[in-house]
Formats: sequence, structure tokens, C-alpha cells
Amino acid sequence: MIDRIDIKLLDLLQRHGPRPAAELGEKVGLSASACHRRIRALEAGGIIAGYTARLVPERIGLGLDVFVDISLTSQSEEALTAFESAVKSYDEILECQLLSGASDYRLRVAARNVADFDRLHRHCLSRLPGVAAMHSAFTLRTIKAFEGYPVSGIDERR
Amino acid sequence: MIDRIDIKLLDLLQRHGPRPAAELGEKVGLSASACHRRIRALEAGGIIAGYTARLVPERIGLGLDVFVDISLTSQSEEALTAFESAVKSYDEILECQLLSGASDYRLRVAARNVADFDRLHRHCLSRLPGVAAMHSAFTLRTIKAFEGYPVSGIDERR
DNA sequence: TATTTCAACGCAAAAATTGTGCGCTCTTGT
DNA sequence: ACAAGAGCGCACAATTTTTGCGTTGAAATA
Repeated sequence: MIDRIDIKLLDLLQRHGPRPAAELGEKVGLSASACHRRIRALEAGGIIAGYTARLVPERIGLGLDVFVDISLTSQSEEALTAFESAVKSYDEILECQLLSGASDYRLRVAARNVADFDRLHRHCLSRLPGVAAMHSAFTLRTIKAFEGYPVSGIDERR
Repeated sequence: MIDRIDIKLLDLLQRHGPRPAAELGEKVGLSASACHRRIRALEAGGIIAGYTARLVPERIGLGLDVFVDISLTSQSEEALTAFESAVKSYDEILECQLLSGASDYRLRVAARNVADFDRLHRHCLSRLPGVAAMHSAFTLRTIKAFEGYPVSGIDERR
């Protein structure tokens, strides 16, 4: 279903996005057309969800990266649903997951600066329904930013 | 330096990656060539760092998403540097940041399953130098995955 | 072991997209 | 009012993507 060549392709595509099929083909030892068909198959098969431009947050004025851990007053189905749909409605909330452990939810938000985070805090965070406690942690420095999944260890079947 | 049209372009490109300039141009009210030049300028200006294929972690066998908070035994320059370069050397560590607050570092790792996380734990996490304490939190459910920065509120200068 | 089958490949041509030169227009500054 | 410069659309050239088709090699079948 996925062989060594596909893995190489995924690795290349994950790092440097769309490149001419001829170039990729050369790197993985395939003709341009064969390579092209492989890529289409990976897309159609749902391995590759799509392509995106990677923006540099600082260059668009979002210099502050904050994790916010939140626990709710109630764990009822309704409480969770209400909270989650509120979360989804704010673009400033970049990510949100339900975690094992003490705090229930963790979300990541982007802000221009501390003052902007304060605005965000009042404008959206404080409006999330059912919040019992909230704790923020600022990113002081990014040691390693997400640049793709390790693709070397995929199940091969060929 | 960046106007309303660029913002629209960034938004489009961030969501749906490279699309024909003619199509983007139509959406933002520009000819294909003008649109094309705008995009090149955004790339050259460092606003767009590049393009990447977005892989679906489950489809490549990485079903487990874990946050690991780590505090070090020493805060010395050397200790931090040693820790950080070790972190960078492991592909399984997807992200790492230095945080304000109690725990020093937070990293995010991807594993196939719990058994694989155990392997990871022994194979790389436990080999990170200078670790005093480590605490893991598993993602039970992703409410919102990262899909780009909010681009609406960029400083416009036109 | 010979034969059939089928997926995947490479080549080549067609279709689409990107990349570029150029003249025009509108805004800004003097 | 006028010169200068940024940004636009058009037209065309250069690349890249996409598809048709015949071939090849491995696995299944007889």
C-alpha cells in the first residue's frame, strides 16, 4: 500500500511542498509521470490532506505564542459541547485538544504582544462557557517548530 | 507594505496551498499576472516561508499525540544548550518550546500507540540530558487542529 | 513450468500554469 | 501642474502538469 518510494515522496513534500514532478522523480528514481501519479494517489488516498503556505507569525505581527490550560466547572456532555463550539468559533484560538491529566483542555493562541493577549483574554477566553480555571504559559523561545511528522518509520507493505 | 488584497491572498494560500494564479486572482479581484507577482513578493519578503504538504498523522500510523513537560536539574547555559541540541536531534520530537511558568520545556511528540510511546520514552526522552522531572499528557481528542494563523488583523498600511 | 493478469513504468503529446516584457494608469511628492 | 514610481492587465514564452498508450515484470493460475 505504501512503499519506500512513497515514503521518500512524503518526506520531500512535507518539507518543501509542491516541486516539479520531474525533480521529485529524479530524487526518488522515477520518471516524472510515474512520480506524478504516485503523488496524486497519495492525495486521493487521504495520506496527503492538502498543501498549505507556511506563514511566519512574526512577519504578520503575531509575536506571542501562548498555551492556555482550562478546566471546566462541569463535565457534562452539554458543557463540553458548548465549550468546544465556542472554541471553534474564535480564529485566534489556533489549536485545542482535550488532554488526559488534571487540566481538561489545552489551547494555543497567537497574539501580537502582551497587550493584545490581554484583549484576547477578555474578548474571547473569558467568554468561553463553563470555565472553572484557566492557566496561561507563554512561549519564551521556540527550540523546534513543527516541520512535519517523522515519516521514516511508516508501515511498509512491499 | 501589505494591503487588503495581500491579506486575502495569505488567507487563501494558508488554507488551500498553491492554486492557479488565475483562480486566486479572480477571488481577490486581480489579473493572474498581478496576483502572481503579489505572491512572489510575499515569498521574497519572508511572509510566506514556503509550502508544505499536510499529512494526516493517523494515515501514516501516528495516532498518538503527546505533550511532555520537562524541567531540568540545572539552568546553566550549558545544560540548556545540551538539552536543546539533543531535542533537535530526534525526529520524533515534533515541537519544543521554552515556557514561562513552572516546567521549563514543553515538547510534543508523535507515536504510533502507547507501546510505541513507551519505546520513544526509553529511546529518546529518557536520554535527554539534565532532566529533573518529566510529565506527559496524552491528547484524548483534538477539538481544533492548527490550520493557519488568523490573518484578518494584520497591520495594513494602505 | 508455461501462461495469464495486472499494476506500475517510461515516453511522448496535449493542456494548463507559471513566469516575464511592456505599455498604461493612477497616486504621491515637488 | 508635472515628473516619478508603483502596480496593473495583456500577450507571449517557458515550464509543468496531465493523460494516452505500449511495454515490462512480478504474482497468480493452470
